[in-house]
Amino acid sequence: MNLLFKALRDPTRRRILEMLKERDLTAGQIAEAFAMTAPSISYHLDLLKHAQLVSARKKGQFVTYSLETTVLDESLGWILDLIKKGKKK
Amino acid sequence: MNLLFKALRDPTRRRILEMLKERDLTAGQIAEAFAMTAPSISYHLDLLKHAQLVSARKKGQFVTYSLETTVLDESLGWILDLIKKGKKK
DNA sequence: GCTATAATTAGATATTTATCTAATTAACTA
DNA sequence: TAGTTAATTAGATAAATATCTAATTATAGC
Repeated sequence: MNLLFKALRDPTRRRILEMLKERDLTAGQIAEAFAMTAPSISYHLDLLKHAQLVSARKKGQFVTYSLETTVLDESLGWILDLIKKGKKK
Repeated sequence: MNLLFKALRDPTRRRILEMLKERDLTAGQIAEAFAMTAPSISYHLDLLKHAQLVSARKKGQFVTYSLETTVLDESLGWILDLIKKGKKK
């Protein structure tokens, strides 16, 4: 939960997730989309991976990243709970 | 969106929101629940207020905080979108 | 085996964040 | 009005974060 919200806190990482929603991408393809060096993107990808928001698989010299949504259910539940439950007065 | 996720990133602030889900509380009551000084809690409350996750009203010397859920819809939509939309292959 | 390419790791650094103590502001109360 | 209480603001600081450059690792192709 902590790792998850930590990962979602950064705009670059949120943008990466949005990109991966459309299609799987290699680290290089992701890096191209940002005005930022490859190591910086690598850092963000690692953080997303730790939060289990993305998975990575290596094919040759390329590493392809995919969005993983399972862990998002948790945050969704947490937020929904906050919204839906009426005050106990 | 940025302020919102920033606010949700911290465990103390998330706990405060959970507490306010149950009932409105004064700054002092909130501070009591944490092993942290009142100024620190004040800092967190200010951040939550900026993110529009709480509202505050003053009554005498006391300031009572309430949960505000409207802004959460935005984050909910963002997360749902990520979860539900299938890849465009 | 050498050279090029993709990606990550290591190390440095500026900025942001969360926390504290001390000081201030505002309101109540004797 | 002097003292007390609730809360915030100011200022300092340690730790976390995001970024960079340089170095390394792994694979591909000649």
